[in-house]
Amino acid sequence: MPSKKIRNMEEFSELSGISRPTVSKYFHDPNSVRSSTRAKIESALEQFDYRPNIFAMNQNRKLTKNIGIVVPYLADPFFAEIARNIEQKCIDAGYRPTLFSSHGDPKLEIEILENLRSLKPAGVLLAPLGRASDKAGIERFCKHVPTVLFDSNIEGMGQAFIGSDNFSFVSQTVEYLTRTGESPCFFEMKYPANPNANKRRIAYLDMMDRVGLQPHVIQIEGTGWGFEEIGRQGALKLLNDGSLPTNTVLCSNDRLAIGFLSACYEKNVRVGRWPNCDLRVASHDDHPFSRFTGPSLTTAAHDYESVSENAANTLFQVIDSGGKLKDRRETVYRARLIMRDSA
Amino acid sequence: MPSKKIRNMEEFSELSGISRPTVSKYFHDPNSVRSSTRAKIESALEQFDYRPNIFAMNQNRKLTKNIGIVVPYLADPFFAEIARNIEQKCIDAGYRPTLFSSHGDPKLEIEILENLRSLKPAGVLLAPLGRASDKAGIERFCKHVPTVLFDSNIEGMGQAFIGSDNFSFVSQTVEYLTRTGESPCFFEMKYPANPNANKRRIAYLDMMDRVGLQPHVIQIEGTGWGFEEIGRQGALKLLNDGSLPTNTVLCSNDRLAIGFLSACYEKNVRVGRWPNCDLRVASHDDHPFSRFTGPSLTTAAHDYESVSENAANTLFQVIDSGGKLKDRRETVYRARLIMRDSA
DNA sequence: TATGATAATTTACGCGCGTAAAAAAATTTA
DNA sequence: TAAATTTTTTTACGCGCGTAAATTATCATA
Repeated sequence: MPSKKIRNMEEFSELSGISRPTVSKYFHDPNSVRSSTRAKIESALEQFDYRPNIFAMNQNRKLTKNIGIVVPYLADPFFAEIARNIEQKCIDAGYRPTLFSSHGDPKLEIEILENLRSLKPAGVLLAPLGRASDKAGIERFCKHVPTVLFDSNIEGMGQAFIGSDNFSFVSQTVEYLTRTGESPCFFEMKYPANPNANKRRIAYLDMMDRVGLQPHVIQIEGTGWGFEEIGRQGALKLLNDGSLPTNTVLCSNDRLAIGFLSACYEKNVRVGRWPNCDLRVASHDDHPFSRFTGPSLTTAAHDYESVSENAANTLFQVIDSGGKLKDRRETVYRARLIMRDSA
Repeated sequence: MPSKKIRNMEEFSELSGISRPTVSKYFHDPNSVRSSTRAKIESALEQFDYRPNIFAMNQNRKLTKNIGIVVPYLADPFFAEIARNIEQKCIDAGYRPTLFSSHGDPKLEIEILENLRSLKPAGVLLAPLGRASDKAGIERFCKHVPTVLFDSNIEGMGQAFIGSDNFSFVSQTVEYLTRTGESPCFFEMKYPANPNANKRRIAYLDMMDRVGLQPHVIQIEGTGWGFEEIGRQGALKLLNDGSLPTNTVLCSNDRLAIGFLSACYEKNVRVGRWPNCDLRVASHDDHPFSRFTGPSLTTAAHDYESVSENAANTLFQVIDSGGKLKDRRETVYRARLIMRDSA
């Protein structure tokens, strides 16, 4: 069991009885060698616990097995969750994922990508900051590294985009809200960090138009990624002014809604879907915390699993086909309405 | 500006007019060369945009500039935040941090550490899972790689531990609660994942003893890292049974408290520090979301900044002194009481 | 300006593995 | 069983850089 320490592939190949080039081939792709030799190598592997030197390996390989996963803001559990999903899928496919967060900073986003290049990644899964992103910088990066975007789309960038169908989020929440009470106003940031926000506003306007109702879009001040606080401040202002146009608020995303609910609590505004309540609040994303707000948040959930699976698989395809796809592919998944207590 | 592509350090050294070994030395530590040559290299660097090949670099160096940061559960924004802090400090010090999450799984924790070894890291900053951790596995790892623990201590493991003083958390919350109302019962998981929980219970018992009050420890069922849901279920049970011994609840940590508050909201139990309230709830950690709960959560805050700074600096020291410290160092920082509306 | 100390250059080798080419062996097919 | 095919082995080189040793150049000090 302890057995002497193995220094390199040379030594290991001797112990396994297989020549070094073949062993090397095995580590590149276990299926590329005859099953009998594969068995020999793997039995030796169990016996001697050798792992090829990563640095020496990647130095000469044109393509490493590294995959970069870049999310805009890891302190948002939504991204932490989806990153975990994707990470696992990469590992299962035999890649070595590394996780990065842009922390809401476009400069850092580009810096991460540039650093990533020196890791010679086989591919990158990128959830861009969105509006704030340095698009030229990202485009430059995408020229050199196979990249699949997820969560936020940037027109034409990368080999594919996988995300959620914003219209499907908003259509479901709007329909539900109008069906069960007063029509909703739309609560969002004036300058949203994320491009999905714009699509959601448009979807809201579209839906209200369809059902022939008057739309009200409320755009609040505030920049950055502290959405909860921004939502809270925006809500406090509205509640103090008494300037809410309807008794139903549809927030662009859950983090704003969490802030909104916090303000309501403070101002003693009863939120919920019951008759004795002052206000209904709904939202989009099904943030991990949205079931623990007071009241629990009615929202529309991403199809996490499909998004992460498709994003990862698409990247694998891109990699396997040499880094390029015939046409850029865009896939979006429908939302699922989650009816809780807030609306 | 565009200038021809530089293939390797050889080429770059010619362009910069400095010999390759000296350039190599520069990249290892810019201060190790004369300032005049440093200037020459750096001006060439601006002109030609060359970066040494990471893999070739790390292959031969006894010590890389890699640092691993391992947290138990990245979907917890608390860890996301502290990881970000530490990450930045590593970068500032010229290291290349890589972030990993054990996702609450001891097997994964060990797997991460073992994979980490093949990156030949200069050091590792590890927030262990705690109780569930495979201690033998971690110990084995620490023998080979300079490791500093943070957040959760495991007796004797690693070169140092930097965390928070659990007694200081509990003493402040207990003192505040007893000073302003009924004495608190202590709400925690029966089998907490994190060793800090035990220290907090002991501190609670100690404090109650000091002030001569009857302690009540409530231990709820549930395992894993879904603390909010566990806290919620535990609270629902208590509220349904009407078995709360006092009108003041001190939760072991904020995530349990978030679940607790959510249950209170659902059961129409008014939580807060005002006379018309049924219950007071306080907690520990100052979780990023604790200011947005309904009501906002009275809690005790970690000294994030000091913990991350000291943890990082300690690791740098360990690395600089060849991987070992004379004696294992334990440092804990005091908490700060954050008085909000829940108690 | 000479002196010693410090830093840069020259030369050379090695790290662990990828990979190409030619030869040999094992396997499949006829 | 021979021929055709696939796989493995042998041999050899190169990747980009770390690093050691001997030499030479540069600097600070007197």
